Amino acid sequence: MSDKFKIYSSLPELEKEVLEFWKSNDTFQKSILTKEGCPSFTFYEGPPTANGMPGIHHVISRTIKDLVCRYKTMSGFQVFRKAGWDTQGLPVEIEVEKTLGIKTKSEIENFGVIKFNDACKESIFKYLDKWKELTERMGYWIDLDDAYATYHNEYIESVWWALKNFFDAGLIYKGYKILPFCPICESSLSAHEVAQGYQDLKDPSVFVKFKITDGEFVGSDFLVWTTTPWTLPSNAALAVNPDIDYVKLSASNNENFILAKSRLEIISGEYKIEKEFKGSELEFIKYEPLFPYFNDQPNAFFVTLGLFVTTEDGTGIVHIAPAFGEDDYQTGLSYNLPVLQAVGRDGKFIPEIEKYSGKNFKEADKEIIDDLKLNGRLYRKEMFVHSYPHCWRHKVPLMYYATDSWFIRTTDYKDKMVSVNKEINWHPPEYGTGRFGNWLEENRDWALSRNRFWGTPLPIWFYKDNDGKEVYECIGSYEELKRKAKNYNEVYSDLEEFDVHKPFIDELILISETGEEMHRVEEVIDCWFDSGSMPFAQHHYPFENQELFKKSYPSDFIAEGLDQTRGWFYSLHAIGTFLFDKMAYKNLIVNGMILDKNGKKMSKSLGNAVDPFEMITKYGADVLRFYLIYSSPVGKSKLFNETEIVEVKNKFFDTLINTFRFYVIYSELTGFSYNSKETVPVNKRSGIDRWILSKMTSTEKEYFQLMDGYDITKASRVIFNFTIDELSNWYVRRNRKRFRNPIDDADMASAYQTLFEVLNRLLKLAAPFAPFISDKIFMELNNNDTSIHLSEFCKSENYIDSELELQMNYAQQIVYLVRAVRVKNNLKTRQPLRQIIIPVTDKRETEAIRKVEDIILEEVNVKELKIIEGDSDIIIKKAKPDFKSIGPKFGKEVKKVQEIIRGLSSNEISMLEKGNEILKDNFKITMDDIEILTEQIEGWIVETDGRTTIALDTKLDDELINEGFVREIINRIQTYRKTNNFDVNDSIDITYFASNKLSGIIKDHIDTLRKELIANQIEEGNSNNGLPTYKTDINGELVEFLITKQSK
RNA sequence: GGGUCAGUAGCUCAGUCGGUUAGAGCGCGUGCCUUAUAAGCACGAGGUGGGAGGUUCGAUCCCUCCCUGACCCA
Repeated sequence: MSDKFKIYSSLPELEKEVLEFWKSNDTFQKSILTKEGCPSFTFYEGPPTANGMPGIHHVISRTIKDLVCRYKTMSGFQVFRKAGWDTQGLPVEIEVEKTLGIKTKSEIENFGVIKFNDACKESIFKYLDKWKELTERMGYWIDLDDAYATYHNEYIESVWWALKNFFDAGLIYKGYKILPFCPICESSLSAHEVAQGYQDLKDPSVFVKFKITDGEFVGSDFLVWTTTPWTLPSNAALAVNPDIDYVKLSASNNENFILAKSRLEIISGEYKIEKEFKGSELEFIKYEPLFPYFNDQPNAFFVTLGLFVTTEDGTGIVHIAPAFGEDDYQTGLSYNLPVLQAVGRDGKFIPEIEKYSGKNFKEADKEIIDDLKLNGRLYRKEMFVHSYPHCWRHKVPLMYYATDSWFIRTTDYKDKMVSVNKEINWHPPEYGTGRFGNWLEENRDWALSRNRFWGTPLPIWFYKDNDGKEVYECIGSYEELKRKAKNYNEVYSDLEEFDVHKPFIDELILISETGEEMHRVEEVIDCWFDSGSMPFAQHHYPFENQELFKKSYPSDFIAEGLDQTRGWFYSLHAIGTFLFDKMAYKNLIVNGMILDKNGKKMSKSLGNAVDPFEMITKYGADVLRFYLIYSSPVGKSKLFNETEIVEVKNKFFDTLINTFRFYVIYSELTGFSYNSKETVPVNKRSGIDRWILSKMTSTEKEYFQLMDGYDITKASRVIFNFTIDELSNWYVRRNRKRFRNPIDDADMASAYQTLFEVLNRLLKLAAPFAPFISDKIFMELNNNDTSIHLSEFCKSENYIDSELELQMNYAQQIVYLVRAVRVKNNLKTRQPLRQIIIPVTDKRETEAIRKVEDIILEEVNVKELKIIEGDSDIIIKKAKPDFKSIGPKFGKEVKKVQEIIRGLSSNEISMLEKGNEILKDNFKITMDDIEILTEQIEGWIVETDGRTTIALDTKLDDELINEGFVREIINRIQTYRKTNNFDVNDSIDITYFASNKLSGIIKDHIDTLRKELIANQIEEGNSNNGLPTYKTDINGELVEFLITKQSK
């Protein structure tokens, strides 16, 4: 064997070789350029947030992207693949804060925004290198040299253009958003930050009385529960659930309360229920505010309705402070309530709230409760401990706080988003209808702005009109910016080039259309808007590349992880639907999260994170890629397990390589080389050749169907199974002799050509999944250096011969059954047997089996195959009910009919077969109702798998026994040759020392033995001359062999 | 707290548009085949199909509730 197989023992090494080949031959570029003029398939790269190291979960989505693009390329499409990087936003800032040791916004300002943003830019590049390394090494073909990056000026200009479109449509407005807010940072925190800061906190829980001032309930109090007394001075309304039952009751001390009926347990002492009603009846009832500070508010201090109100704790009546809670704020919006803020951004009560002015919000709790008690407004007070979010930097409790924020009114075109979504092909589909669909149905306006530094500046400038009202203008291009700016040259004179980021942009003063000076609002935008703009911003549309963009929107395909549902999938959809009235992507594959092998989330702190570089170094990218797609459906969470990677390698990859190795070894040995001009026509090839070609074609057909339906896991399993079961374990194994010792040249050519063609076609199917090894083998096999990724799939179906596939199916089934009988009767396969009997129901079956008779007999080592068609005395038939037929027909009587059918005698079944029906106990049973089985044959050992039955003649005679001995001897000596590393073609001399019986058998079969063992001489010996012999026991007979290799 | 998905053998997964006897692989035990294979085959052990109800002649599959896990949102 030549040395060229050495490389196959280390796939990671082999892959590096292939990488080099791709690089020096520009294979990737060629795969696109050679498709000029072909239909295009558009792919969008979801830009990874370049603020951290790539993880194993990135490998799965990038594998999906890559394999679909390679598949489409090989299907005849031109597939451009532009890389992209998400480079702005809070994640980047946090990473930089960590390295700089900075914690607050004011610290950043002191440090200098210019320097800070520079640091952000640098930090991106630090990680980009790692990303590029992974991308290349894993075989993800994407154009890294022409990548878009969201911080580029051109990119941002396109984003501005989009924002201006929204602005001009009146969909951008300034409002409030309730966010977890740290009073020391004076900044809202991201969900990620909040999640790491939960701590137990002991808080008061108070029941407060609100005095009713109008309607039939005057003289009663609403009983209200809250755990944040400090929000009570900011109270604007109360809320009840319209569907819940409430009661009015009279208690001791002449007090009357209203609360939810199911919360009566909180009332201490005697009480009497006076009236019962639904919450909806309380709407708009007015009450007296607890504190005097906002008394003059015109539209406040009444009862509202809200489905979020529950009766799990409290009183079923909640206090609403729109500035300090999400539900509260939403209620405020629908009832047009004022946003009262008794507490400022610094967490302290504002001066207007004289009594508590300057006090920290949490510390004021106690005083507020004392005052309520003093004023007779407190019903009861308790303390309780709960988990409450704290600032992870400052360890202080957060407040949910209404913050000024810019919004996009996405709710304005929600219906459009919903209907457009229905046109999108989600894989798996339930994420599209469920998770994403529901999210769209409950759409809220997009909170667009962030009070941060490293991001796309919100291009809105304003001045104040005579009434002090802010008037806004949105800038949609740099040309417009320059034109309207008063001091453009001054601001940018010191800079080598234009930089649209803070702080420079904030220094620009613009002149409004009315001639006023305008300043920019200070916010930057949500980086999800950046990435959602990539369809046009990556091409600097509409400022450039108009045609290119129009051709590439919408994309045919995207793929990302499940966590992007409300991230990128949404931002693409929300922006695309509005700007272009169309979906942004037609097909997408969503992959589930990767968990550790115990189903736990991977994280650095738990130490269970998998390093993708390590996995690739260890197993190679192909194996890792294949494993990630193959082992479980990509949409589900995947439990990452290395033992399964090994399994994929051992079974699929080793088998594939070995099949190829087999081809090479024996074609070299027999001197065969493939020549497409001299192939044997398929119809002249042997049955089993035509069978594997048919099977190959059926497999391709299934594969194309699955791939076109984006069912990549099933497609990978189809390749896997074909390779092992059909090609290696059946075709190659069954045909070894034809390759090794061909009957004639034509047969040899037929076999080699078939294997050559099947390998080529199989490699193509595998190429998108395992691009390295498939390319390597492909080029070696074809003895050239044309990459497999520049080839196209073979789409011809004329090889399919379903009759042939059916026949082979019979053969395989019968073989398995005979083996089962052998095992059960302790008859090893090397012992030849006389006869198999197979009962069949019709001629067609007989003919099918006859065609594969030789294969069956050879596989199971039996001399003869007898088929019994139709009736015979020795066959005993059984009938099995077919419930699909008798179920609807007999309904409740099914059980009786079932028993009748099972009890039918062999004779009755024959009658039924002839007459097509039989009447028994008044039930008319037809052929459709039963399945006929042969479970017994008189006097024979029988095995059945339900459809097929075989009977095996297990009687042995001397002839059979002797032949068994011969096969044993062959087996022993071949094993000896193998373990002693004899070459396949080495011829040997054998001297044996055996009993008379064995010696006789050897002599009788000396020709067979010579041929099978490539033995020159086989002689009985007298003395071994002290040489080492191979001693073995064959069925109880001791024998010694002296085996010597003949010198060549 | 809400939404989505999932729960099938020790582990990883199939399957079933409702048909009575639920399948593979890995692992375990016993054999077998084989000079291409770290592969393959057979047999065996291993399952109250997360739990409880309901619909039905019949439920792993459909419905309701509950439990557990993952993700997203609050």
